[in-house]
Amino acid sequence: MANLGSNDQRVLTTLKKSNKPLSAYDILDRTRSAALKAPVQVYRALQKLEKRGLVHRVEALNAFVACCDDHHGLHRPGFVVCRDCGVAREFEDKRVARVAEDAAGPDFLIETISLEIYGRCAPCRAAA
Amino acid sequence: MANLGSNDQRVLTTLKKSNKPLSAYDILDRTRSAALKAPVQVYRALQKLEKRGLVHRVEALNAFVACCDDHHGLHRPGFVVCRDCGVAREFEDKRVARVAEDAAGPDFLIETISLEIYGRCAPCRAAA
DNA sequence: GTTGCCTTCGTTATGATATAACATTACGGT
DNA sequence: ACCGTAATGTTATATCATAACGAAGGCAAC
Repeated sequence: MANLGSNDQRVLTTLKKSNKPLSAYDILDRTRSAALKAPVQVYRALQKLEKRGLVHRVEALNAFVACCDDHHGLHRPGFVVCRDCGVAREFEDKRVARVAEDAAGPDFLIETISLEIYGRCAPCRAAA
Repeated sequence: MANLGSNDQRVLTTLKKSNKPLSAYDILDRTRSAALKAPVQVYRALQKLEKRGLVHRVEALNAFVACCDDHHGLHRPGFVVCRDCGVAREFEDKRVARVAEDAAGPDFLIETISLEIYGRCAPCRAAA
């Protein structure tokens, strides 16, 4: 596959600078001055970045995060997400793959696994 | 909390008749003749049904399914979803809660857990 | 170098999902 | 009947995502 283009770089940089998941439109807002003018450019970049494991989508937020890991290839981590502060912490746990295989059964071909945990992080609970 | 209203019943019935997850707008289409006229009515019903565990949201599909289980209270099952035929099979696995607790840590208050497994089911693979 | 092809990128428009804001109606308690 | 609360209805709008098409750039064959 081709190398990252300048749009891809800009989107990735924007995500890396954020400590929270960003929606495609958040990214667009932050890069509009730079170069990106339309949602589709952001989505195209995100799609390419996700294919390479540089970015992950957080399904329940319709948002995206840079992979915390620099970088050992494709994986599908889980996320722990605070509903208050919005921070999403990436994690991996080998048990997830086993649970998934048991649930799916031997004849189901697993392509992706999404595990997302929502709640309140300790700092936000303390502040409340 | 109050009982289910007629809109809630209609939405729940519609979901039960479907063997696949339905989006809010799918539900709206199928109930428009009956009574529901606007998205917000469907979303309100879904919200109430979800609170009671009668319906689950499948995050990565932006869609909803009736709980397969008639009915022992709140739970947060996982789903195995076929990308071809769209069928979502509900399952539960106690290991998920443990993985989630370990990932979140002792000071994180877990509210919901979403585990979704995507791929191809056996019949669809055979057909392809 | 120029032709043809493929991939990327830009632009416009539109489709799909979800909620805000506020008016109206239904209904139980007293 | 009166009030308060919950449910419902209506309109408008916010948010998320992709379709369709054309222009620009790279690259190999000739």
